[in-house]
Amino acid sequence: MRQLGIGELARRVGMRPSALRYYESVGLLPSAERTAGRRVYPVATVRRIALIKMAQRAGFTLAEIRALLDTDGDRGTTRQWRALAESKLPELDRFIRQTQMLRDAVADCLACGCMNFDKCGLLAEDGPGTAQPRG
Amino acid sequence: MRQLGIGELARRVGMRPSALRYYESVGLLPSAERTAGRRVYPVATVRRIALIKMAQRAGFTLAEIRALLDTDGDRGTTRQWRALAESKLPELDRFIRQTQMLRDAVADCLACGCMNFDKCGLLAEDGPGTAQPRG
DNA sequence: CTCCTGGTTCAAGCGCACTTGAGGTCAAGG
DNA sequence: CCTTGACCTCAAGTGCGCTTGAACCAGGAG
Repeated sequence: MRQLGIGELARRVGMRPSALRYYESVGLLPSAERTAGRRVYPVATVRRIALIKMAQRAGFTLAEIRALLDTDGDRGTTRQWRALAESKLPELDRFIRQTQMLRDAVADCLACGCMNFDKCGLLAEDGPGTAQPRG
Repeated sequence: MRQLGIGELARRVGMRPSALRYYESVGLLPSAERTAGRRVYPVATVRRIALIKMAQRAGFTLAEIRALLDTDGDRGTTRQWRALAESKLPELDRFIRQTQMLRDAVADCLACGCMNFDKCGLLAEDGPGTAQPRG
């Protein structure tokens, strides 16, 4: 089975068919080949969607993800791709660090037993919440 | 200056005053003390908001964050806090791993030079997009 | 005293990422 | 033949996380 109907694909990626149609409508998925009017997807689409979901959870908007995924060899888009990817890398790094701090803070606070995340001693002045906002 | 007006606080955390009023309205920030009708915040609020923003970026909804932050010593809420925090830890772990994979994928793809993230050889079958969805 | 800045409330509006509903097509099964 | 079910399109609706607008107030500068 190298081809998937929209229902099957949706099941595999844990989304609803409507979401996949929506992705197509906003250009995030290429317009799928139709057989008797119905969308038929190559299995590789599963991976593409997994990639989309990952990027999305990392805070990219669908428009940004589309920009990252659509290059089709054009010089202009390629430059854009590089710029976007490069600009996003430090953002991702910062994000990963912060998420790790949050994770550790939650874990430490559970261990500490104070049961009040906000007032927890482990989150004191030098803790994760102390970073200066830019701007 | 151990007290902040809403404008100053907003500036420090990089948000708009309207967002802070909104947070108060949904119980994410305690109702601030008023002086001549105006909200006055202790500087510690900066940290609380930083915490909120971090959790938010990690995919928590504001309702979940409120649940994590509001415990006020009550046994029931404390049990809920522990349950929520414990259920969120593995989620955060998975999330961090995935974000790291995405980061590496973007970096590798930039290095590889193919300029097509989707088709990039570095993202092949055993790559980040291969995880099974939980059905 | 008047104006300006920056605050107040409340209701309505907005953008994103979908979902839902109405109305229709098609193929297989009883 | 009729039903069932999965799919189609298109428009409208939903929920979250704010933002905006209208109408009002309070304190300080000129």
